[in-house]
Amino acid sequence: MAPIKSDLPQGTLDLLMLQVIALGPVHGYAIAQRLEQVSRGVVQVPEGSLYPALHRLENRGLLAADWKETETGREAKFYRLTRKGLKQLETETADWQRLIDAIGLILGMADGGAQ
Amino acid sequence: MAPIKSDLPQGTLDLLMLQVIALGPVHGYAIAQRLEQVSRGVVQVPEGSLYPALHRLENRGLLAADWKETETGREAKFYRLTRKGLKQLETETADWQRLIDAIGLILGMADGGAQ
DNA sequence: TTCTTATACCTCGTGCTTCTATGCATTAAC
DNA sequence: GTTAATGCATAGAAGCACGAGGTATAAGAA
Repeated sequence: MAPIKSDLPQGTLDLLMLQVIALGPVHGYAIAQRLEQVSRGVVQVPEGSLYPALHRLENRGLLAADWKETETGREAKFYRLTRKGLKQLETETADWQRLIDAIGLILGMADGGAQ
Repeated sequence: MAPIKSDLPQGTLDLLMLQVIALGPVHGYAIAQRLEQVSRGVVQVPEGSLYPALHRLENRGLLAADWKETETGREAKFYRLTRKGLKQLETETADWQRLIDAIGLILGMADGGAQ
């Protein structure tokens, strides 16, 4: 039996990562932890999704990276948002809002039940 | 006219279709129109996505279909929700709520901004 | 030293969903 | 009988998430 998994819908991962990185430079490993914490465990990002996404975003010019030392004395790649990335974040956030709004209309259209 | 980009996240199409079908038997063509109308044009489902999804859902036992005549006198395949489909709809709706809730937490966590 | 654990990075292959493009059949209008 | 709208369907390609695996460093335990 397949355990119930709440996978992230395709496309939303980029948005969430941009949001976390917008708060300040972080390295990949920390991004995943941050997402999991803030979402109270609902959003979990395995590394097999994380790093390809990071490279994808960097490749599109939305992120820039520098190697720095972490508090634990390790070298890590710290990502930060570029100007283009910030713009993308704003656009995608607006799109997301509009979309869940529309979906809300659809999901609520039936309902006698209100609530 | 700014083109409205629908680009549904993966997995949500099934949910939306289940919801529309839950309201009563409809044929595929009408499902797409209904989704577009109710979402005010935000959600657009091309036929190349629609019919495969329909078959996928039927294949999983969530939908059942009968050929009937439309008001225009044409034969069309009317889909309806099975018991299993209804259950799936409820589950997916709950999952969706939990997810956009979590994403809302993440998107709202920063906000320095203020537009 | 060596082993283990935790941190931190990365890639490949698989599978699923979606989109673009296209074709076929039927009905109504001309 | 040709055109347009309706209605169903498939094929090919592209994109994305994920699991499994690999590398390397630091710190503490044996």
